[in-house]
Amino acid sequence: MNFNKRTHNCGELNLSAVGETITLNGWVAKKRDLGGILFIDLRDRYGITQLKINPDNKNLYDSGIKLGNEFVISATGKVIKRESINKYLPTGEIEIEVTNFEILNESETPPFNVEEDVKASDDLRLQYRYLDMRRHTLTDNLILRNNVYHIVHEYFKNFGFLEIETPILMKSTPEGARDYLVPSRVHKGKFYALPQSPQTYKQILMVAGLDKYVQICKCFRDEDLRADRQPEFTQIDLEMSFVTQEDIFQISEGFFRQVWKEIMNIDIPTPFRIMTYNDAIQTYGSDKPDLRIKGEMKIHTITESLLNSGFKVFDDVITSKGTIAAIKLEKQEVTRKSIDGITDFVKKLGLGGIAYIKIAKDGAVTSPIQKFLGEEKIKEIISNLQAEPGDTIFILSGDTKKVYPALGNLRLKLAEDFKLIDESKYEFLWIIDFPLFHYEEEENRYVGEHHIFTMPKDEFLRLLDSTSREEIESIRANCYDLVLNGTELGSGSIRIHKPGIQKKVFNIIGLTDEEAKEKFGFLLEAFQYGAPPHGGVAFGFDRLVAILCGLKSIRDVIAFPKSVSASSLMDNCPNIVEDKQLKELGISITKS
RNA sequence: GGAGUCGUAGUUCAGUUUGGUUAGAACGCCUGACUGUCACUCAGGAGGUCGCGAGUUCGAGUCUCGUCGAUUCCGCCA
Repeated sequence: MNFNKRTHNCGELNLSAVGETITLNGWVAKKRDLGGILFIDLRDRYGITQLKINPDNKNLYDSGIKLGNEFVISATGKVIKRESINKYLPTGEIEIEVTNFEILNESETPPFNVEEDVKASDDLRLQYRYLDMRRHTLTDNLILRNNVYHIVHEYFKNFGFLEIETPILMKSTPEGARDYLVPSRVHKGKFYALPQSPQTYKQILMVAGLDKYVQICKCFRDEDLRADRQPEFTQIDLEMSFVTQEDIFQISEGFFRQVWKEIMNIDIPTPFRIMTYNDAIQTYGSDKPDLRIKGEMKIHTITESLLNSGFKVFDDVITSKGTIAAIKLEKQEVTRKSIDGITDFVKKLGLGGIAYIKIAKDGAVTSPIQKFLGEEKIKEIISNLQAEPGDTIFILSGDTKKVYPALGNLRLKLAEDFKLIDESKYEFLWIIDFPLFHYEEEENRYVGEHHIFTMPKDEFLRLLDSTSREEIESIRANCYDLVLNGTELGSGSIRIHKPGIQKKVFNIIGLTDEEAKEKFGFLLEAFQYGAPPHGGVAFGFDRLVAILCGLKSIRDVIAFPKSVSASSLMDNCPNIVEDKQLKELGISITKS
């Protein structure tokens, strides 16, 4: 098809081009027909330029008014200075006096208006994703994403990293998330799995001596979705040999420095803060604390000062080795209604209820537990938390494993309800010293807290032979999470590189030697041929880009995201397949 | 797997509390008028399986149950 090709794009023309004859290709974004004069906003990825059609040319005008939104046209004309400029448009000082145009393609009336402030619902936008992506807000996200790709390639290349592709069809492994399975035609009844991460491959690359590996890779996990979780997502995956945790931190921090410098023009301070897992839980009730909250709202453990308080609820908690802890909300109007809301909130988290101490502006103290604890204890708590008039203290008591996370959640809720989050901040934080295992009551066994290739810290190695639950759960791992503004942005560890240690870990999680050999034999075998000490980390690419775009959901930084039930609404997948295909695979569908 | 919210014109919503005449508005679409708009303006018009299926009722957009889809949270996500 022959057509007049563009000489410029729709975002670049300005006063300096006045007088030139140019051609633009693009989509009709908006038509304004004033009867004697016709204005058309022409849109492409780069911007919008106004076309003007005069009625002097009757034929041109008559065909111009027939244009509909989203028609694709090629328009040729002269760049002229506008009579009335539009200061909101980069091209707002000029317009194109059209001498001729051709329709390259017509468009049906779109199901929703393509406009920046889109009004259509999420599912409609997903169904017509190609229309949604004509909006600059979405295009800009994808452009920013592309810029981050380039920083990854460039930054890691400069440090001698090799980008190496790893297989998408791999072996299904136990542990961790549910695998997406792919049936094999050649080997009927056998299955590949899509990678949850290229974990074993990158470790094998280290054994091979490739030394520094990085990859922007797709990962797949068949678990339920959230706003920041898709069934397929992208990671920046890296691994290095002959390194310690500090080396991984350094290379990672440099990367984020460069991203923030190039994308946001912000110098983020390095090194990042480091906090142990235990501190994070006990101080913020979370292993991914948001440090942007005004006044910090740290959790204070007050179990000690409430020994023998005489208040049955607290005494019982202390007898059963539970925890009493509190947070302080500074200088906020706390109403009866908001206390009720908070009570409902903690009940949903499995706590019986919440106690509070409210200090009025005049210093008067109200608390439903004052009559049980007495004035002295209340004063002690107030001074413990350094609370002042106008503040409110919330106190939770119960099972230690519930109290801290509940207070952590309450902290986030209060921060949101009372708008205490400083959105301008970027608070990076490493969390270290995670437990290596935790006991899964339902399955009656230990499971890896991070993943099962994580090296225990040296001083805990001897406990791998222990049979005591307390000792095994006390083992700390050489692993680390990167947290940014309350989001887990990445996770990594120094890996086990000795087959003996790896076997012990497999045994603790309940894999027999035979099963370990069957599932991970190749890795154990590789470790027998001179595996170097190695470690790495993987960062959530979608989450990173979402944060840079100021978005909470990762959906709008992905060109073709899935809905919350893991469907693609545009192409209607997943879907049934031909019987013939199933037959070839030896698969029959059972009715549940 | 569990809980919440939502589903009405092409789109975004109102109407559902308390069942009752012909289901409304805005944007979009169609027709006409208009020579400096940029949310153009003005006049007129078309457009509805109230997600789907049962039930209650003389009567259901409205009440009940089921189901499908979207979305948020819990479980889950090494």
